[in-house]
Amino acid sequence: MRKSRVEAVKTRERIVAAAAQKFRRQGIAATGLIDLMKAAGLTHGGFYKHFDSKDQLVAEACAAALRRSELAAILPSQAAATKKGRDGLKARAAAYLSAGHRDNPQAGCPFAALGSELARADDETRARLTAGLLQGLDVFAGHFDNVRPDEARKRAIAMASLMVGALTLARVVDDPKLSNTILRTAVEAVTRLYAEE
Amino acid sequence: MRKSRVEAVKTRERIVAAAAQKFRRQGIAATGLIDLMKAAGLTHGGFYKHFDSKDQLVAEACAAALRRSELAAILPSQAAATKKGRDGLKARAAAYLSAGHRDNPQAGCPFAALGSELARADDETRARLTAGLLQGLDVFAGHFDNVRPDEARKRAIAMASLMVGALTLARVVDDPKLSNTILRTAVEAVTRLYAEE
DNA sequence: TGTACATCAGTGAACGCGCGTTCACTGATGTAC
DNA sequence: TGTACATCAGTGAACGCGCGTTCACTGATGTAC
Repeated sequence: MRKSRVEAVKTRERIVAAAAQKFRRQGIAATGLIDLMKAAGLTHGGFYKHFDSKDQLVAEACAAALRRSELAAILPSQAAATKKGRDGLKARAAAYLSAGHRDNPQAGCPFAALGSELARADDETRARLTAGLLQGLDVFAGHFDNVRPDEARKRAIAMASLMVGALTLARVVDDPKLSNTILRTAVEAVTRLYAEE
Repeated sequence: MRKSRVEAVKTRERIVAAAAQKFRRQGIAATGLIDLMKAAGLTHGGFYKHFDSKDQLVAEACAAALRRSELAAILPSQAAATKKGRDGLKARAAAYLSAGHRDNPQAGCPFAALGSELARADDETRARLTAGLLQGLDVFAGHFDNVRPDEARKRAIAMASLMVGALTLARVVDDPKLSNTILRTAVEAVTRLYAEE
């Protein structure tokens, strides 16, 4: 039953990808390894051939969820994303704060999907998330033209906070109209961050 | 072993208070009823004399966590909170986005402490959270003078999103300096919401 | 007010269940000659 | 290149454990007369 090395690598990637999706959809604590391995097309026993513990998988799944390719579903199209300044900024905010992203946490931002659980995650996981956040902040900061770098970074932080918070609230709220209002209002607020001062 | 009605009511309140704290500190899924009842000074068997299920307790604990008195630890002092306009706004933001609040989720905002778990909570819980959020938005909106009510509401939504998102990120990040920067930057951003346009 | 009985808050053992993890096993893959 | 053997990816049963929930029981409280 042994598989080739190439296949084993693919298997491992399949487990991480399945975990990244299931964790974001159901939560980390609420996702069992048996279920998860089944989703990857395996039985649970093989898990420890690939990972030391569930915690290690959590760290890798978070890292995977932060990779650009994984976030494709919620990133603005290539054309829009490479727009400079205000337009690029608005494109990013609108994609992040879309109904599609709100309704599909499994393919979206791990900070919004898992935020409160991540605050209690282990060191390795939090380190990877911090690295991912810093990368995201740099991308955001690049959109703020004509301001000093430290001011751009501040706006990037405000933008990230606004987006993560708005998406979280939009998902909790049970009134669809209010949920949509939160998303729309946050896109406006991000846009204003550009025009400020 | 029967207790008087008065005592039974107090017991129930003790369970809800213990739950509100434990859930916010450890997460809902990660908090067991045995542990929780022990924290309330009881054995686990009596739980179902007071509640139909863990879900019912979750709903009540969230409602309790949203009550003004429960949030005392993170609310600005009475004097500061009743300040009108910009000063009151800044006092609120500074209290919410303080290191004390970040480091004591058990006494703080349930949206930030439990956000991602709440998105998957049952209808009753989400309804109570929505009601609590709406109340909070009204309080925030009251601080924005000289703008039309719908504009004040928009700013309140932006303010809430910014605060919940910033606190969430500040708790996830593993670099204390970055965490403090996020909090500080978000206070500034909230203050700018007042001055805008 | 005093007595007899019903109520029920709280106890602690037990329920089935799914959790994360371990392990003996299988047999195809990889390696050494 | 062909053969013999070691490796190890994946299987499926089993581990102890804590989960949410149920239940028979206790005895103080509440109620009816």
